[in-house]
Amino acid sequence: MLELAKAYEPGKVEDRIYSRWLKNDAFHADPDSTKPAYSIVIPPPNVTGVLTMGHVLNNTIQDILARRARMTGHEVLWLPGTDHAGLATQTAVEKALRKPDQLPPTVKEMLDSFKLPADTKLTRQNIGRENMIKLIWAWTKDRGGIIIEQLKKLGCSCDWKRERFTLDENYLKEVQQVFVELYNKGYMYRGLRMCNWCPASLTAISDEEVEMKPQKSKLYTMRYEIAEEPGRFVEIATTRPETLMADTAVAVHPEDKRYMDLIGKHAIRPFPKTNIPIIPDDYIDIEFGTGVLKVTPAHDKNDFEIGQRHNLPIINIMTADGHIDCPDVPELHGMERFQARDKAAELLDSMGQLVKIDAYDNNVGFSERGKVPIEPRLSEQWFLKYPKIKESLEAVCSNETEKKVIRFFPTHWEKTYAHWLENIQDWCISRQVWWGHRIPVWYRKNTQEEITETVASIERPQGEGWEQDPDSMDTWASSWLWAYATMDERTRKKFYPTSVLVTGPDIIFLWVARMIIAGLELEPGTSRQLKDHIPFKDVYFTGLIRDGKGRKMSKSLGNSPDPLMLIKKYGADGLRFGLMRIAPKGQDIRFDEKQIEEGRNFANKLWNACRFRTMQGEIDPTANPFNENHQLSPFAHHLLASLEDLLTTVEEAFNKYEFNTASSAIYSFVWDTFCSRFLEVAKADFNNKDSLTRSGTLATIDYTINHVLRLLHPFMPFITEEIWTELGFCGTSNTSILFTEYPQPQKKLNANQKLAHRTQQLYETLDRGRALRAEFQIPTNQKVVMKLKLAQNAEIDDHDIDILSGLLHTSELKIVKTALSKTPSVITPIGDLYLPLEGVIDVDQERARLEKELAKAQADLERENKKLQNEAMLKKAPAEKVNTWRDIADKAKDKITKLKKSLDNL
RNA sequence: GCGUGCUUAGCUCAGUGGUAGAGCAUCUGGUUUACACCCAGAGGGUCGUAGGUUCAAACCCUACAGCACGCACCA
Repeated sequence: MLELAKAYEPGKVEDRIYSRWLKNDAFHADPDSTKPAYSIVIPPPNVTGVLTMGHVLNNTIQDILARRARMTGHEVLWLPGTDHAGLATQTAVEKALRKPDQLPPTVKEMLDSFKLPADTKLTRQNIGRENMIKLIWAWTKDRGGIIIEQLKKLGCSCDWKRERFTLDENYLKEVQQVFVELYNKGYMYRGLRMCNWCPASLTAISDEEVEMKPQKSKLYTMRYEIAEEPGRFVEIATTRPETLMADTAVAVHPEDKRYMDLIGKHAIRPFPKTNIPIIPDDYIDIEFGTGVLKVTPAHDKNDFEIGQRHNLPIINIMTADGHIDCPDVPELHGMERFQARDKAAELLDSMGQLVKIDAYDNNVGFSERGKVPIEPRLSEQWFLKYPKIKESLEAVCSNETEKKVIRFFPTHWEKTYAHWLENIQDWCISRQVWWGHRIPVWYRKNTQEEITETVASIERPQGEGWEQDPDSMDTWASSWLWAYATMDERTRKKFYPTSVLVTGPDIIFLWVARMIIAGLELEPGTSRQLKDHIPFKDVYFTGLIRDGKGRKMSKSLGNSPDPLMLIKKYGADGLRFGLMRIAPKGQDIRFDEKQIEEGRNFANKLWNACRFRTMQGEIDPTANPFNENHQLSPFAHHLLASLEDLLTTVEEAFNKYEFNTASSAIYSFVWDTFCSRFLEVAKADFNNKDSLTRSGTLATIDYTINHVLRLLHPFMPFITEEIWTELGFCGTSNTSILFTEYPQPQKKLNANQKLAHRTQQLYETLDRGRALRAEFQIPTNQKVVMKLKLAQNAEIDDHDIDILSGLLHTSELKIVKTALSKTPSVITPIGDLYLPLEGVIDVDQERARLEKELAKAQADLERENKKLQNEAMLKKAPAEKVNTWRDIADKAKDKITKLKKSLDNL
């Protein structure tokens, strides 16, 4: 047997252990296995991303589930991979191209091979579609996979041989096939619609990718003259004067008495000067502003709808990149949109048509990627009319157990999910982005460039003149198939639907809801029951990790700690365990490095406890304190009874995904019950090896370590594997702890509860005695004589007295028959414990101490008496409770009597 | 405006009806057969406010306040 190294050094064993697991193919998921399947889904991280605390949280939880599932006899599939993250990656490369000198060598090489003229500005337009895609591939290959290596450092037990990328050939085909299928079913359509346009990225984005931000804006009030009544003006409030060139009407509420007579007349738009009709529309809020709205159908979603209702012309005065395109107003033409805003106000002012400018708080939609305000823009895009909305709703929110086939943890996310589905809008799925899955639609045009034929197909259709749609799909239109498009038929048969999805609630719409819809609509095999169509059975929503000030962690704030640095400093196990202890089910987490330090400290504690054991001789990996001819001490019974409780707690916590409950329970068992209590007591016997063996103490320790290591393995995979192997629990076959059985609660309690209780009383006595010493500031290293007057029914033997004596650091613990006076004492479960002090005791100090104890006892008595004197309470409360109260009251009474006597004797 | 979550010790948070808890921080003592990433002890809380239900409320209900987030937004 090997002894453990003197100190636990996080970061030293991880790589070695992980490569051993990989070498043994330990995470392989066998589709032909006869074991029950357990499969898990996690959002594939961006291929060029790096590990964030969010990933650490998700993946730790996922890994805990995976490892425990293996240990409970499941065949586990955790299929890893990365997402191409279309727009995000393309934008990143475009940005990198601005500093060509700093490009990774492989990318630079690729770029050079294009032989662009030396003075070419490196925009994607200048580079061209085909070459740009080549460049991004090169970038992806250079930068990609970093996060995969980082996940390994964290200990993730993924089946790496199955690693997928959302642009893999097979995956790409699945995505396009799904598009074709939905097109043929009539769900996918192309239309000229108002969409969210990002003027920075030059693409449309979906509603879900627009982030509303409060802004300090200005509200401009301007006045337009009435064409039919020269000299009469209407006042109009707007936040966007720069779009007035595109106004094609002025609208008022049909029942607004102030303006009713104007309906049908015309207002004079100041520039370019023209008459625009005054129209009635219910949409207008009489209360807001002046009650008059300028209608700009080309540049506002609501105005567009008003325009549709009234057949208004649509005038577009803005370029794709957010500049004014209106040659008729040369002062503004070509100007950037926000500069044009000020300029337009100036123009109005110079014409005497600007009434006032008010400060105004409103919300403006920003593009998540481009970080600029989105521009409502009319454009031709592909849309998905979502199928299976009702079914998706029922699958999660139905009151009928049969229909509710997906469980959310915590359940309150069901409401958010339902709200989205109930108000769902068609999904703008096309992106004017090159990096991604190209829309599998082909057009044939006539000589006037009009589309005459449209075909959806992965392959180019037969015949001449077919052109593919230039757009690609939203990234989420590929990742929404992740759960099943990553599997082949054989794998799917075994592992689909998956068991659990772990993710943050921030992508509940972008990903979770859409996966459910896709699963219900697309999964082949219509003969199966509904539950077989869902992509996953349980969804566990993690909380968000925030910084110490409660802010979201983000790159721009720079408030996100580097997980790799944390791993280096505290070990992957410390990071994982520390995080799990503070991650209650689905609540946001305020991150504090101290908590990771605690995780590391715990690993150290575990290590040292095991090291301590190795110093006492050979370990028996199969030790069973119950089975052999041991005369188990009450202390052992106490420990084993606690262990049994722990198993139950952990089992129940796992069933509810309460990782903090499970980890905290193990923590306090190991630290307090096992180390501080049991091992300290056991030390008393360690000088007598024979008695140790006979009493089963060593067997109890080995049995406990054996259980604790396995209990902890999902949380702390590395250190548990290391100790497991080093201490020989792996046996001669050298079995990894990965493949051992997870400790389950025992059906029948083996430990003697009565003896366990007796030990509990001894422990409490010990605590009281230590407190007494501390109260009189007797240094730990100073031996004193203490005396004990046993209570009548105290169960205690000489061995117990020896133990107590040792742990109380007494030179002698003397049993006395009569109560002592003028001697500091405490009342303990087994009797009165005295600390006879040499010389004179400080009467005032002792009085103060006794009075404090008296007050506490009196408070206890009062509280319980209040209950016991309440007749209604006695009548209605269960007898068991009443007995407890009585018991507390009796003890308090007894204590009060004794304390009063001591006080009198002072 | 609608919805969700939170409000418990100085800090970070557990605690789903019956004696208010942990870690950190603070203070005191400590070279004990592993561990100073440690050991032993102490102080510190009218559980956001106000009502209600109940024999009994930190916990269930209602209202309110504050904070956070999500959705929808009025030009």
